[in-house]
Amino acid sequence: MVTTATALDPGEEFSKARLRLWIRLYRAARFIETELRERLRREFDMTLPRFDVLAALYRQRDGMLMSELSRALMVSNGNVTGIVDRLAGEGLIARTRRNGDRRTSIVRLTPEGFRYFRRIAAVHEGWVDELLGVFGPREVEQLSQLLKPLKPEHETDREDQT
Amino acid sequence: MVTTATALDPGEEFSKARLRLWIRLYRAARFIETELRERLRREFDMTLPRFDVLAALYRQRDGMLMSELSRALMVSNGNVTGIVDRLAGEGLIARTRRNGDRRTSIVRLTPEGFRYFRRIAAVHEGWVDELLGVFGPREVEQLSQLLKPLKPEHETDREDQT
DNA sequence: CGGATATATTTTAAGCTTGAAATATATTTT
DNA sequence: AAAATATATTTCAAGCTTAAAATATATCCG
Repeated sequence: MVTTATALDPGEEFSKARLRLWIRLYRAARFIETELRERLRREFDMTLPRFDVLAALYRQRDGMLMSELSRALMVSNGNVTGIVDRLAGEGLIARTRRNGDRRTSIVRLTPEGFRYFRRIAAVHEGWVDELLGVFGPREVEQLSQLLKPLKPEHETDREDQT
Repeated sequence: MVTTATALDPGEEFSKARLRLWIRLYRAARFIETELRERLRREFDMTLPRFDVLAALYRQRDGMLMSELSRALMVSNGNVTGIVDRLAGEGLIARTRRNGDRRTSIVRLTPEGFRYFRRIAAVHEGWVDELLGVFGPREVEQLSQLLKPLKPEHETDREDQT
């Protein structure tokens, strides 16, 4: 018998390959994330969740609903409430009442928050550039294309508007 | 002038490409992670951190030190303490004293923990297979190779022994 | 030996995270 | 309009997470 396990049971083998890929993807993301979190704390006394909220609001200058923030950051509604509370307490963002719907309010960067985020974001981009430094232009392109389809159903596949 | 922005300032443009890749990587990992966490909770009343500890101990049947667990899972030392405490309280793992060094103890799966984990792991592997279903054999291979170099310095690049 | 230094782990305080329940407001249905 | 249903958000309890301080044990070195 010279048949291989793969030939006999390709499905099971392939399932293991996907599992290994998941572990590698998870650890890669975790490695970068840990490094960024530590640097944000050390250099700017900033947490990653706070940074993420500021980044989302920086992209959407007109402001966002709590539920939009929650969806954009892929975290729970209740989670956003706490982070927004703290950022608002520090004066970096502000909730503004809406005329139409009194359940909701629009969250925006304050001018101070805008300046503050821009300053950090420039450094942050440099860190990412450094941490992903092992990837050249070709690899960055390949990875981006390959990872594209891996997203929640509800995210329509329109082009990014940034 | 027919020069492009890329030609004028390739460094800055490329830095943005790496940033976009990081965001895509982060969101991809987060999407899978969220889905797995929810299913583990719903189907097995199990949390992801607990599952990760059990998985690490399943691979290392001889047991691991707290610090080895911490490094393997890329979480802080103090974090591991709490999760191990709870799992030990449930009888799924056990700490055993060491003769040589009284600062440390070896953490192992109990027979019950072993059976319990094996049952969950089989289902878990199916979920990963489904969630990464958009990737065919070629893409899985490409992604695995591309992501390989992205890991902390201290992880030597020996082949996996699993 | 005995003090200094190093290593392994736990504890602590603060913040993050989740799912579920609670609250508040809007919209639909009868 | 009143009741029922739906939507948006907050609150809550439990667990996770981190960095820093504390504890406990080992090792080194004079």
